[in-house]
Amino acid sequence: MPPGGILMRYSKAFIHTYYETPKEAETPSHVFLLRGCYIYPVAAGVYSLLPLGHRVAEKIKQIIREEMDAIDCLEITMPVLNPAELWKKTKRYFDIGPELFRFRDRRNREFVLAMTHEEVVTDIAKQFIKSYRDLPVTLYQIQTKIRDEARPRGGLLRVREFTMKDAYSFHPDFDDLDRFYPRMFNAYLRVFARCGLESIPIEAHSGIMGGTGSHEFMLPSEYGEDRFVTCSSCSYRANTEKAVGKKNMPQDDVSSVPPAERVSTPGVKTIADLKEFFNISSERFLKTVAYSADDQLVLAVIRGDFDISETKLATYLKAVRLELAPEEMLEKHGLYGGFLSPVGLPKNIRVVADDSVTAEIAFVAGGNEPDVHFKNVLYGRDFSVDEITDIAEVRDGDGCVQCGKGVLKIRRGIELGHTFKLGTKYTASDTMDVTYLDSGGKPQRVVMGCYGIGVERLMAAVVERWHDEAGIIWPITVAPYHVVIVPIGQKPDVMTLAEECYHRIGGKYDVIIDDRNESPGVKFKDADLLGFPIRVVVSQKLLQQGAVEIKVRKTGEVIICPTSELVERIEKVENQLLPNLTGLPFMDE
RNA sequence: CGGGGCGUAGCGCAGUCUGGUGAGCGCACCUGCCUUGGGAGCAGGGGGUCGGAGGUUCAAAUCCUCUCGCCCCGACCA
Repeated sequence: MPPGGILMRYSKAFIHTYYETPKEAETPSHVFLLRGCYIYPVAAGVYSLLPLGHRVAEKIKQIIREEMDAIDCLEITMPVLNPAELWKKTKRYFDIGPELFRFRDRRNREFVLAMTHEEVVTDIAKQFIKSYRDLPVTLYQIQTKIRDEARPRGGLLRVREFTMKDAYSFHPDFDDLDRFYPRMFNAYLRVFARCGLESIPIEAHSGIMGGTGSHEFMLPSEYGEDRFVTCSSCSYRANTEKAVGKKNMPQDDVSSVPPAERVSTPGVKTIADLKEFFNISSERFLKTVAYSADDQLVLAVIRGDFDISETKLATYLKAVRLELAPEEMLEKHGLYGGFLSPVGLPKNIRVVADDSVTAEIAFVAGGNEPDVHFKNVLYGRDFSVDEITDIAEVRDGDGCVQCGKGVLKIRRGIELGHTFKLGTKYTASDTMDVTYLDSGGKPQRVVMGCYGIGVERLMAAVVERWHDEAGIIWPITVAPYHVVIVPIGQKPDVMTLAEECYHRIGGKYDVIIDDRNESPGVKFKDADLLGFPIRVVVSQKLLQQGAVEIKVRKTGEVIICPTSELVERIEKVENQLLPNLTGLPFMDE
């Protein structure tokens, strides 16, 4: 705890709590942050942070700063307003959809509002990093990010304007990045732990960021919008966008399967229809879906008991845009929706199959003409596919590929942070082209990593993790005030003692004194709602015993403490409330 | 972008179906008195273009059309 806290009077603190839940709010963090006057909505997915919310955000930022500085990162500030030119260089101007705000200035020049800062920071690196002596270096900022999200939700959980800590590391080579990455990874674990959260690092999909490896740090929560799997017996943890499940491979006696046979199936199109029509289980069908990948037709084939992961497919195809193929595209290639199939397909059509289709069983597949299917279709005999990979959506209960014994469970979580090994995506010659001279005087390409934490989302996540029916339970490290002093009644001797306590504690802690002329119930309810970790009550009754009461919000523990020992007792409570940093799943540095 | 829900005082709501009473209730807010261990009491008071525009009607919060905003589910998503 930093020495010297601040003093605040409730009557001057701009706190206007609501007794009732605003109807727009559903998730606990949204409800309590609104009710506690921490935030105020401005537009969908756009919030003001009011004084209490601002204080919490600042405390989170300070923790982040300390951890970044501790691993030799340097803080900078980059602009939100970016020339489109820079974003065209890296092609992200074209690759990113409508979530990137684009507009023109008065001279008709194109600008964007930065959703991240790879372009700007890489431009800085290009200007100043000339020699191997300049490397490695990591720059970071805590800055506004703007994204026109399709659907903001859950209060602060997903918004369109927010504060992000984004760090960018520059390295002479991949080995150096690999050496640095665990330091950042571990710093992230410490940041979240210091904010009172036990995060679960998982293997993540790199998405449009590109790169060679990445982790997301998840807080399990039913209100989280990410899904990830955890293995019941090993350390495998991965986002469902990337997770691979072990597929069961049923087997028939292939030699006894009769030749493929044409079957008339008028109007039978879906797997559900087919199951009913043929009366066999879904794993015996081949599901074929037509996609338009950057305007090129691609057929994706998977066994009927799986679903296609469009994220995996897009990653495999390196496609920027992947959508279901429009009807006209099918017609152009002489294909029929509902009866698509890898069997008897014209050679010029690209097909990607999930490895589940190589099971040695008799399949039912589409006929590539209306109202026709084939049965007794065998992989290798009746059809084959050149491109076979994993494009299956992982399922709850799938086996673990890493250990081979465990079972994968799908969980929901809030993404607290994301670390990427970017590689040379932004330094390559066809993008920003950033090189340096090595000790032999030879030009080498700079290798990058990038690392983000959403500050407001982290604040909301803390509330999701730490609340009860009455309100927020701030971890002491991020609480807007550590201690609230509640005098009961307005009697002069009570007020005098309360003021005395206020000034004594205030030398070390952030303290707020509830100086309102309100009934005790009102003050207690507000203190609980607002979530101050330590409450000190001063009353006539206690005063006569020469005591005050300390109540711990988190545990409910009540300590009647001699007035003279107040500071010592609070220090003791504080020590119990400080987060524990041992036992985190650190990566070897 | 698809599906659903909601817009009446700062917050929560009733009134809308079936048009017509002076737009109401609770909380919050202001003034005074009083009170103080879990959302006190009494008295007085301020606050509304009923989301907006158009239409129907003698008459619209209420019926019709359009529109804007917000929330939830999904798609999408560093």
